[in-house]
Amino acid sequence: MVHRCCSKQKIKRGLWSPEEDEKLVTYITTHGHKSWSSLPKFAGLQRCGKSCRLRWTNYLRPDLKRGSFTSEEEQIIIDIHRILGNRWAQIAKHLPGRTDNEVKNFWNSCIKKKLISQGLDPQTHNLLSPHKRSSKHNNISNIHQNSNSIFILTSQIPNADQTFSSLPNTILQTPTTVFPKQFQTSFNVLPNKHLDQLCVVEQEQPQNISNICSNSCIDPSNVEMSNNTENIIWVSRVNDDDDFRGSTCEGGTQAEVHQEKDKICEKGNEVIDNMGSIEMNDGDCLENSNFDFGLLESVLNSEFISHDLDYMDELAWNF
DNA sequence: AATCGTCCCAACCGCTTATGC
DNA sequence: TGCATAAGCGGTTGGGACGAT
Repeated sequence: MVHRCCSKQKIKRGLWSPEEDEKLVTYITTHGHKSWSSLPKFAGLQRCGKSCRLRWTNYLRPDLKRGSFTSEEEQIIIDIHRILGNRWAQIAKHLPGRTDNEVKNFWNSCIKKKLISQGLDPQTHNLLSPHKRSSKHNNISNIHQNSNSIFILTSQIPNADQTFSSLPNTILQTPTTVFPKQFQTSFNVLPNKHLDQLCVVEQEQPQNISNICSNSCIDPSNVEMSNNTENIIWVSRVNDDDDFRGSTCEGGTQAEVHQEKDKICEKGNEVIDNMGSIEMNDGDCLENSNFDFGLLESVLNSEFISHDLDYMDELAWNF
């Protein structure tokens, strides 16, 4: 197909020569790129405008980061892909210096294979083998076997409503990223490497935990409830073998991001410490709770879990 | 050394969305 | 409002690099 912008020109295709690169860079640094369609003519290039634009954005732009992806970048891609799917341009926005094309290629050549080798469906991020999904005999650890982080689910965060109410219905309804609607104004999801418990705080509904264990086969001895509020449940420890992997957010250095995360984690710990907890026996305090652990399981299985609130907010608002 | 197969990535294709008139 | 054009985007392809045989 010949692009409309260059249908009347004799255009060259294929790999760019160093001379062509130089012409393009020289022209753009001098004149900018207001109109890609007319740029080749003025720059003395026998390329179509579209080809020039792609060459510039994917390869010649001075702010591009060259070289292989870091493990941190890889984790960011996986995390965002879990939420957004193949929206490479959106994903690339969270990786300064990387292009959508680069992210896409990296995904197709490396990450995809890695996930498959780990037994994960690269599209859904769920386990490939169907029998693993029988929740009746899973415990939290099994459900969460592919997650390396400790998480706190809490609604004690300002603007939590905004965060989740802004998620589009498509996300809420997509099986691969199941995020129960009941949660959208109730919870925020934060990582917490300091906690050795998964903490679920529900704001509005009194707890009715009677169905929790039966529905999700969670060991009741691993469930604790705070003694001064009816709306907190602690769930058993999840894997914390690996270091928490950071993510970036625009406008802040990695150090600042980590600092912010630590603050949030500390805040979460304080809230929990202040609330205290009481031990629960099998079927004891659970009886009066209506908290739906099936929903929790959905969240965990969907692994719709972000690495910090700013990051989540940013994602949510950027849809 | 030659051939083959695989991997990776730059570039292309074609559809969608944005913009200007 | 409707049309034409430009730009954005995701999927796909082609070919060079490289390792295995």
